[in-house]
Amino acid sequence: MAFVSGFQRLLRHSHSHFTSIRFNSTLTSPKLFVSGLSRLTTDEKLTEAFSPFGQLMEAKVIIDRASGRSKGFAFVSYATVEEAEKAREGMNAKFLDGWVIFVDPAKPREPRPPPQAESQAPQTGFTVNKTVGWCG
DNA sequence: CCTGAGCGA
Repeated sequence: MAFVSGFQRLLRHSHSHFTSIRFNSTLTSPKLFVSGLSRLTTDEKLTEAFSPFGQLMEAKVIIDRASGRSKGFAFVSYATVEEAEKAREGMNAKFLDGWVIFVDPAKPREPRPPPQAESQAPQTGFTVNKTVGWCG
């Protein structure tokens, strides 16, 4: 059952994945998004599968806190981009616990605020007091 | 218990 679903996913996503690997084989971040996991796959199993490719900084299966079960995807990050590259080449579209997993670059979790906020220092009450002093 | 596109308990 699980194998059939894995193959269906593999066929569905084969276009975008294999073409993106062929034409864009360079990662910009050592963070990887792993999807297609078995719901039984844990951090331990993920670490076992991804540790041969480099120094793991993080290998975390995302757990749904309502059910306490895996959501079926995970985040894996390495010390360097090169290691993440090897892991992606070595683990993408491979079997893990009976499911075909997909390894892609991860998006940044928090949208970064534009760096214009740093240029203007947040002066609060003192600015108002100076202005009042100018009046008197 | 079961589930199958996706981007963080």
